[in-house]
Amino acid sequence: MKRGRGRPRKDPNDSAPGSSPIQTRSAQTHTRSAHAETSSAQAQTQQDGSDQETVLDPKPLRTLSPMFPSTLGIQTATQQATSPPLIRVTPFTPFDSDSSSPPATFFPQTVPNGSRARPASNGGPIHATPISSFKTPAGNQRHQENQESDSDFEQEEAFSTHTSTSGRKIKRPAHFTGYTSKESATQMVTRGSPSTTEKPKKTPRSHKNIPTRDLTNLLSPSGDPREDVEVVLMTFDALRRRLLQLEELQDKSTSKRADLKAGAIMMGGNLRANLGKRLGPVPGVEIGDIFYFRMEMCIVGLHAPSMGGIDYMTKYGEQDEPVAICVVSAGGYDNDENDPDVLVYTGQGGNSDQKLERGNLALERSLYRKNEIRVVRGGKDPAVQGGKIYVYDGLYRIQNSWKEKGKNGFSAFKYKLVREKNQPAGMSVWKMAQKWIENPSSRGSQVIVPDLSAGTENTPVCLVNEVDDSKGPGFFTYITQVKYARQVEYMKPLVGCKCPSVCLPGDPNCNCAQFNGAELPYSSMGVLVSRKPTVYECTPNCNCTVNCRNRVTQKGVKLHFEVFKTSNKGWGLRSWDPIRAGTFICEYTGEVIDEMRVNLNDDYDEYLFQTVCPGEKTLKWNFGTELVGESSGSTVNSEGFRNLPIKISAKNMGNVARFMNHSCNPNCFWQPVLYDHGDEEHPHIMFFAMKHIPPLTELTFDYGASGKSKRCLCGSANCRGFFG
DNA sequence: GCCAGATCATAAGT
DNA sequence: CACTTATGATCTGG
Repeated sequence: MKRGRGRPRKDPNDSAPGSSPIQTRSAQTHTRSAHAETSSAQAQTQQDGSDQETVLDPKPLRTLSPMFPSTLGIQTATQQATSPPLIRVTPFTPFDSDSSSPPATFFPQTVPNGSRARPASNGGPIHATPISSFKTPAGNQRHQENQESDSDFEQEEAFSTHTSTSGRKIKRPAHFTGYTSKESATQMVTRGSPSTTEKPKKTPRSHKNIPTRDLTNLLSPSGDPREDVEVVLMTFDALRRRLLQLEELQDKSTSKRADLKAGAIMMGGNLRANLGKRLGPVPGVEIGDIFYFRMEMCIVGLHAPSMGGIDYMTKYGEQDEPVAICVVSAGGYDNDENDPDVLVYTGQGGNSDQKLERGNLALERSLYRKNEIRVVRGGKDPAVQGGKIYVYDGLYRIQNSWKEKGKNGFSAFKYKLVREKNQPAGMSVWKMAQKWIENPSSRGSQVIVPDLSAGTENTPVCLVNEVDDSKGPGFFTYITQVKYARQVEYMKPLVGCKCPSVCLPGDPNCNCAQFNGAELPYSSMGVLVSRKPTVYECTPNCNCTVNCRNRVTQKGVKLHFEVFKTSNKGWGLRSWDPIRAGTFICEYTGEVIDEMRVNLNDDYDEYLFQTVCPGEKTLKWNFGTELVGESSGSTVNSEGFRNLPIKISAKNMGNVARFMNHSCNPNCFWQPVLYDHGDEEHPHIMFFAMKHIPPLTELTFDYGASGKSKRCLCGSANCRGFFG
């Protein structure tokens, strides 16, 4: 079984014996050849003055070593050369290395190559999933007709599906293919229950306007539970963002519960994964996954109650007794447990003495049954005041229970749950990353440079290596702004708006909103609602203040980044913060060059950004708009994709974006944004999160597939096998 | 201005 | 169908 992502593992026992050393050695070998002459990367000595952007004076790292206090435990280049090898004390490895990921020697596709940092030079076989071998589940599901009457749902007409010669289902807007949807609404993404019972659900009670129909045909069958879960979650959040945006346009102060509305549409449309309750792990949901709404856990089958904290089955197996299957710990209680593997959970009911019934009874029964119980732990979202994040923390078992008086004077049941051994780290990764944010020096001795940006970014960019003794990527100059060929002042200007204070949704007089299709592209929390050919942010000429919500990317990075050595793809990028889908990540900075120079350049530029059309999954990030019956515009399909002439080289100058590796199943995407000039052909290339991204998960994007292809090492279930 | 607590309308499942 | 649960957005008051 393949794991979708390289989530950090805490338990060293999780590794198959011998696998880590082999991978490490292999990586070392390649790294040395690639970086022998450039032993350090660095950027530093702030200078500047007149120039808008701070250009760093290139100097080798070793000249910097005195700058770092020894209390931080920094390993500098000069120390590295003579000091003993690093002792790896960090309790996790940056990549899965358990028994399901065999050593590199057995699987040539894990041999280092294909990263930006290192040219592909290995001639090993390609572990690719040919498109022609794409397995379609339609064979046994083709009989599933959409039982609903479609007539009242015009959105159905927007899409159709046909089977390509390779057998792969390809979705195209109907106006491109001419196919109608009637004959194609057959495939399902949900595979949680027998298809015979999978008839569309009854109309949701509370939302009369919500169409009841099977929407699952909007999704491609990936054949991989992980991707199914991701698609369901991405669709939910796209829908939620769009509903919120639409609600803001009608300024009547309605409920603003877009999460509930989106959830009802997903439920009503049967657009969910892992239908039906189950004990133990949930296919496609991994330990450490994060959720921002209770509804998200509902639609992937992790935790069924939309609000309640205890999920249980009324009977299970032979016995006619309830059994608890999942609990959500809101984290609001005083539980200052120091042991991250223990959870003291309070039973349900708070208005009177708790009774041993429903969830409480199920938990009590589970104490005696000793069954595994999934645990989701709530935590504070550092990005939003009062915000909450749920982290799936894996399987626990109830050890004991008791009754005690709560603060409210009523008696409550308490259940002590203990985490099963040998599980990947979940909440503990989250907690550790939070600690690093509060106190970066606690990151430990594997830090090579505490701030790769040398103070030019809003937050430090940590450089770490927990894999081998490589001391850093090749030399480059860290710049936070893209360098255009011409000065911005001489480029085509953008017209600003006259909004007082801040731009508001639904204001017909706001120029900036008009550029964006009469709506503001970001939510009130600053997340991007949907992909667009270009996002127009407010400009320096606008009347609105810096607090305007239409100024997001221009304010620079907000996340606590870490450039780290991957096990097999050179250097990579990840964040200490949990990241909500739609969040701005960073810009791709570098030198904007013209095509002539690219073609004249002999040695291939590993750090060249070009606007190559990405895969279907990235294009479909807009699905919320489809589900509310709108066209999502040209960005959603490859036919409508427009290449831009802009090319950015981050070879000599760049920022964290140059370390983002490719993935066929990425968690970030790029989006053209304009704010300081109006040159549509040379926009800023801004990266946003496609999905919710747990802390310390590598950030990747789809490089697309152009002429020069390199072997792909992303390891995702539907890897194309090549990129670039 | 920041927070904790109160209020409100709410959806899935029992 | 009625009931339970407690969310998440918003409001209120210290």
